[in-house]
Amino acid sequence: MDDKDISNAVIARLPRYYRYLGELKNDRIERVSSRELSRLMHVTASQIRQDFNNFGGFGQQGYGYNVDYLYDEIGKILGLDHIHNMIIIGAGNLGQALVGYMNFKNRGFVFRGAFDISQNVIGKKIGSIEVLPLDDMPEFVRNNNIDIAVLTVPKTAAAGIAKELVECRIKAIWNFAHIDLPVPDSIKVENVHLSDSLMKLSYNLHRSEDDTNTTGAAE
Amino acid sequence: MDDKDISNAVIARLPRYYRYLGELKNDRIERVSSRELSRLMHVTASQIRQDFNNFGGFGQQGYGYNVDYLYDEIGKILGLDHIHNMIIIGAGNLGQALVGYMNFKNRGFVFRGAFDISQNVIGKKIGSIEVLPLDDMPEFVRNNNIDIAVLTVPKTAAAGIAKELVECRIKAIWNFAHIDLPVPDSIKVENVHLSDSLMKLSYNLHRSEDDTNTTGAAE
DNA sequence: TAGATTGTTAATCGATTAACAATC
DNA sequence: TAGATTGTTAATCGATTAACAATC
Repeated sequence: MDDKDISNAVIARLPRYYRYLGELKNDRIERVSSRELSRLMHVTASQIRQDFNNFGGFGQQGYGYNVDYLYDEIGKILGLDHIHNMIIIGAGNLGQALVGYMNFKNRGFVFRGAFDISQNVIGKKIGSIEVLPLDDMPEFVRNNNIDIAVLTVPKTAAAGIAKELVECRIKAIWNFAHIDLPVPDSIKVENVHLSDSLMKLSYNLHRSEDDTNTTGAAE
Repeated sequence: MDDKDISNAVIARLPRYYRYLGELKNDRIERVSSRELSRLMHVTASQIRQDFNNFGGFGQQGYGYNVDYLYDEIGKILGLDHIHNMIIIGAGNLGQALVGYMNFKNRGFVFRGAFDISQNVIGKKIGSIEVLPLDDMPEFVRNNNIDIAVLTVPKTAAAGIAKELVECRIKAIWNFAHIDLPVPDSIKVENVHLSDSLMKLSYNLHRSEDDTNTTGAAE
């Protein structure tokens, strides 16, 4: 498999393809051409074909792409044919929301444990899992084949916990703390910086207002 | 202001600059050069200077950038000198987490209302705001100068609500539903597709495992 | 002034789009 | 076969990096 050095831009588009293909699948549509998908998704057909061909040819000339097959293949590329064992660190509202989000489970992402430092939540149950004290986390990670740690703690706590996670050989961190984690490159980090996202929205909101003004008066 | 057609890539980097400058500010550091910032943030000094110069010269030759000034200017570019009135639609765990996240408030993003269809949450209080029935939403938006709607509802409900939001002239939607919203371009949408993010992490996790295998055996 | 560092132009690199031959 | 549509090469476009003159 020469998955090597495929650009981030391509990878970032795969989940969206996967989503649209899932919908076509639900609608019992058997085949789709890059042209149809292009119209549906508002990206160029050329880009769609280029993207897919990074991973080998999934289509057939004169026919297009088989929806079921393409869906499965993209799923495999994204690792969705594996079960991922996850823990959550920080059992606040956000942590609880993520654990409760059942769609993750459907895709093979399963929460095995939850950890916090607050006596208010330790011992509580989130769905079927009990919140344990953070001190128990390293042992739990080692004993339960945990792949992914989800970090939903205040940013002041995040760096310290990240170091512990490195020590117990976590493979990946899904980071919701508003900080760039100090971990070696061997550990994969995906950041969800919510306030960055909100700031982008804010920028676009004001830009459009500025534009409106600008069109009215010259200079 | 010729904020026009500044690339998305640049905008996406601004919140991160803002964050690092905020930290320097906290540390009472007065000035910073693109070179120092480059070392700190692991981006090229050239990119930093190019990015800032999209908005005019914030620095001074031979000196660098004044941290306080640059912080404020980037804040203004991002619209953080305004108050933003927001509502949340969907008062589940995720909605509650976002409303409770006080840092938004510090940056001028203030939740004014919360809406849901479930009798289980209508009437409940989230912080200081009461959850109202979704039917009350359009009037509330019109009467309270709401800029941003935060959408944390299941994807089946999202499209319909988006249409209502368009009708009551919302300016922007922060969308957590796993769907591309059917709204005109005049309404700004920022998507937070959590499962897309998790899939990217999954991809990178497996890619690194493949690499490990590959380095062992040739071909 | 000399040294430092920006602002900005030019060079490079990478990603997207267009075009078309291959082929089902 | 003829028509459709891919896979892939070439052309274009845009973003990043390098270089350096301007200037504090």
